[in-house]
Parts: sequence; C-alpha cells; structure tokens
Amino acid sequence: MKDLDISQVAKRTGIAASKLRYYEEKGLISSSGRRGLKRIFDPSILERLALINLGRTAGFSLDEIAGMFGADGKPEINRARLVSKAEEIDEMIRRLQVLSTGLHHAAECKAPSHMECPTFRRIVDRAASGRFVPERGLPGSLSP
Amino acid sequence: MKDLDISQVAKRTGIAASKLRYYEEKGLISSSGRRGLKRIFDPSILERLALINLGRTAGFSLDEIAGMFGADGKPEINRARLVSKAEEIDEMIRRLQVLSTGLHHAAECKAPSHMECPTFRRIVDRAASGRFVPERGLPGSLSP
DNA sequence: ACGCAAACTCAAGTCGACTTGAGGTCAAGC
DNA sequence: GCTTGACCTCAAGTCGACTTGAGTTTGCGT
Repeated sequence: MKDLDISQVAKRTGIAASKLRYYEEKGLISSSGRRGLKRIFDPSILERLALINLGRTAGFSLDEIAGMFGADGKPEINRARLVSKAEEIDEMIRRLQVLSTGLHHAAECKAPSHMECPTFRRIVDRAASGRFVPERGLPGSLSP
Repeated sequence: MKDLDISQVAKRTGIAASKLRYYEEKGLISSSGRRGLKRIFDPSILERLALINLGRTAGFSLDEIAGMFGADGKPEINRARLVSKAEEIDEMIRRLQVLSTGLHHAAECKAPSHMECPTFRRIVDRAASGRFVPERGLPGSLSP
C-alpha cells in the first residue's frame, strides 16, 4: 500500500484536513514524513483514526485518547488504566441501554406526558440511581 | 414532597446552581415559581435532570435534548423522532461494545504494539467498518 | 427588626475542539 | 520552465457549554 497525502486521508476518513493537522499538533497522530512541505501518511493512519473516532464517540477528550494509545508506539500502556477505561465504557453502555429502552417506550406509551407514565418513571429512576458520577471529560461536574 | 430551592436541587443532583440557571435559560427545565426572587422547583425536576444527564452522557446537545422532551408538557412528541434517536443510541452502544472489547483486549495482549496484534486489528476494523456516520451533535463530520 | 448569607441578573471569561483566513511555498502537469 | 492549485504555517475566530465576577436584592434565623 502506498503512502497517503492529507487529502487522501481526508477523503477516506471523512475527516477534514484541518482536523488532521490539529490532531497531529495535539500528538494524536503523526505523519510518517514530508514530501517537500507536504505531509505523507502511512496507511495505518486509517485504523488509528478509526480508533480515535471511536474514542470520541465514547465521550473521551482528545487528551485522554492521546493518553490511551501512547502517542507513538513506544511507551508501555498502563494496563490498569485501560481496564478502568473499559469499565467506564461498560458503565456508559448500561446507561445508554436504559436510555434506549426509555426512548423506545416513550415512543409507544400513550400517557399524556412521559413523566406520568409509571413505566417511564421506573426507567428514569433506574437510570438516575447509582448516583450520577459523570465520566472524565464529560459535562456534569460533581462539585463540592 | 416539598418544593426545592436551587441549592437543594444542586445538592441532590450534584449540578451547580449556575448550570441550573443556564438550563432554565435554555428552556431545558423550568422553575415552578418564585419565592420573591428565588426560584422554587418542583421535585419532579430531579427526574428531569436525571434524564438530561442521561442524554448528555449519550452525546446529545442541549438543544437536541430540549427537542426530545418538548420543553413543557404541551406538544405531542414526535414518535418517529424518538425511535430514530433510540436507534442512534443503539448504534452507539454497539460501537462502545467494540471499544470496550478492544480496550480489555489491549490490556491483556502481549504484542509490542497494539496495532501489531491481529486480534486488536480485527476489532478496530470491525469498528471502522460500516462507514462512520457520526451522531448529531458529535464531532467527526462526514464532509463531501 | 435587622443583618447577612444566599439568590439574583447580566456581562464577560474560559475551555475544548475545531475552522477560517491571510500570506507563503512548492511538486507536478502542461 | 513556468504556472497553479494543493499544502503549508500561524493567528484569530467560532461554537457549545458552562463558570466567574461585580453589583443588587432579599428571605429568614436570631
């Protein structure tokens, strides 16, 4: 496979070139070199970007993502850290399942207001319980 | 149950008072009245806020959330819209499950670099496939 | 009755994540 | 060998989601 220039990467991933430069500046990705001024990328960048997108979808900040996959191959990643990230994600999955159930129900339920529907309330209560401690980088700070 | 003042709501939900005022201004919540200048809230605000937090966790913008639960009880919610939201969430759950699996594996795998591990690559490929169409309000625009 | 911690308002500031714009450079096709 | 348009850099701008600060008002505990 051949190296890619920034516009190829942009085309194949749907990520704007400006965003790719920004990610590089932030240390999330790196170009494998330059042809003159122009960045050239190894095709493996595509997987990396898929991973980054995945992480963003999961609500991680760019800094956190950079931390998960040690910027370049070199440092051993902290295994415990990865596991705890995975557990955060599992928790989020649980919450999202509740939300999905809630929305599906809301779409079907005939109660005049959703909050008047006992089923919906039960769902929300379940969601609300287990005190809400938001993930890193997500909003909803649990202040003093 | 008694009405709550803003500090009670803040205490019970962990949401800063400033954020509650901001949410009110944005139409996500409303106070049931005032005692003098001070807002008073119906206890049902707690469920509402739980729902809002849930929606935020799922990556929805405040405007979208406001749209999901018609600001006040009045308008019939568009059922189809709810279902499509639910489906977006289901899709996100699927992606998160992949991410979780990937992280768990990465924590255990002994390959020098994660990308050199075939299992991890397979996981990432699965994640990357099914072209990436980001959710509303989430980053990663799929431009021309 | 009164004093003050707590609320209020409104403008401005911050932060993350990008985008946009101005001005410069150069690889590649004609 | 000369355009020319894709890339480049770097500074500044934008947007959503809040927070902070300054100045004002007031419910309520003693």
